[in-house]
Amino acid sequence: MTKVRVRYAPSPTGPQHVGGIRTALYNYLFAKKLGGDLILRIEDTDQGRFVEGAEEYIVESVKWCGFDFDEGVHKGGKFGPYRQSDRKEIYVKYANQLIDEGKAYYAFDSSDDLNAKRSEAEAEKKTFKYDAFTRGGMKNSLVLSAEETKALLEAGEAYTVRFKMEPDQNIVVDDMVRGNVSFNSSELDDKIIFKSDGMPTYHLANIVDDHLMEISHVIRGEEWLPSAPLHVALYAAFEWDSPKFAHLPLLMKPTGKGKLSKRDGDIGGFPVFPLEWTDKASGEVFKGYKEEGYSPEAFLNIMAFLGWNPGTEQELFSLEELVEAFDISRVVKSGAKFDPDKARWFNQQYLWKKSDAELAEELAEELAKQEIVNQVDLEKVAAQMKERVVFTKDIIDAAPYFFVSPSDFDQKSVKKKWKDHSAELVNNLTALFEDVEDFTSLVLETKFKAYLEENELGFGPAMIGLRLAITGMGGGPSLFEIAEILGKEETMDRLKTNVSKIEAFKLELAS
RNA sequence: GGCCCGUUCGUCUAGGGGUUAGGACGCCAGGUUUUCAUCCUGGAAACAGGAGUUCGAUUCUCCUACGGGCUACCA
Repeated sequence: MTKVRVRYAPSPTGPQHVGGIRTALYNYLFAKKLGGDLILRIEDTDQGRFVEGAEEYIVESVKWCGFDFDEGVHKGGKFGPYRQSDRKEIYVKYANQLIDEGKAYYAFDSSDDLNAKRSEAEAEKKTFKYDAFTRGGMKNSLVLSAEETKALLEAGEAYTVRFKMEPDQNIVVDDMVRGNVSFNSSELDDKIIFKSDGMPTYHLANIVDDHLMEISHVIRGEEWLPSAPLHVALYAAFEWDSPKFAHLPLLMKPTGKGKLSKRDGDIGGFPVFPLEWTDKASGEVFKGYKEEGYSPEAFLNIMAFLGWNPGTEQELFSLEELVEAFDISRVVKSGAKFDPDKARWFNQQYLWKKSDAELAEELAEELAKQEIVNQVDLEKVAAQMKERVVFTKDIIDAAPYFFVSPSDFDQKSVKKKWKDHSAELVNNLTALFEDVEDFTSLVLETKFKAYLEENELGFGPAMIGLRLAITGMGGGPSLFEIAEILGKEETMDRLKTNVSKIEAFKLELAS
């Protein structure tokens, strides 16, 4: 069996959205599962749409996800160059071969001519198609004499090269996820394979490169399925073996209709890009999963499961496990809508797998970013908070009291739980804690419980007052743990100063 | 319009001629918990519709509907 070689071949027209990343991922998984290579090829044959930085963005995104290409524009390889704009002469050669063999022809029709034909057809509620039935009425080398054609060419007349699609043929695309898909070639038109600007179109460049780069399998989005018969016909015209195809289901907008597109930038509160991207022209910033706080492992897992599943109940997969489990025949056929809730759940699963030290490091970075001064043991904070957050940065919002004394207090709790005797109770407990030398969760809790028992008081009601005074909030991790993390000085300080604030707030609420 | 692809809980999906149609997310209820979260238990929730084939169709076939893609000198 020949070596498995697959490629991811994006067009550098902007940042790759999640659909593109998923395509790259599936290519990678497919290749690695079979011991093959993944190639990155840049399809920049449309010079007008080239966007600065798009190429680098792809490489960076994939690297962030934790994998890489084996060959490509960023690292070279035996089959280079890997940028189509650097391969111009190659395409000219192959286009000429097809012309010489009578399988393609020069077309001199101007855009205006073509548009006129189209509107003419439209008036009759038809669609103009440049094909076996109409090409005879157009201005091309099939109609013109050899001398006329030569004269036009020598005069520098603009021309394109069209592939001569033979009618009445059944073209079958053997697709690894969809099975055989057949097309009647009479439905197809004579596609332009070489543009008047001296560049090939996608179709020519794509199959020439796939052949020259010895690509064994073409795994791409479903939007390419309609042009697959053209590609099959092109391979046949060159008498080359066609690679095997797999057309992946599209990723759909989570709300509304249609496939996910770059313009969706940040639809329904979730990003469609792996990494943040700033559009240089408009200055518009598109959010990225990385910047939103997703871990690469979670993101990768999410991508893998949009359109594929292992057939078991396991949902959490590392990259290595994905390689092991991946099977292209298990790719689903229908388009998938992205579920932000499920994405959050995935991230949470990976967050829980992280050690407290790891989380503490991330938390420190986040605090620095937000310019928050920290004086506590972040590992302990992470240990207490990890089960209540989805993203590391959530810890700061969920428990600001670890970093700053509360300035306001949870209205609902104060209203419902702060009673007339609460202030006195908290003050008594404050006095009690004043004597504690070894200010640990265990000691504090023991003291607290003993006090309650002595005075025949309930655990809950007493606790809420303390919690309000120390954290300002109605919920959170064990209060004694919080006190230990904060330390005696800070805890006592809050207990002493915040009771009167709560009292004042309570009064304010009553009026 | 034409061609092509698709359609199982709200979402991602498993399954496949005879199943109580399974799981996950989310949602709801109960339990645990000082609170919140976690955790545990339970619950609601789906085979687009119609014909046909068959003893039997969610599964196979056809039609319809709906969704999607393509229909450029864009990829």
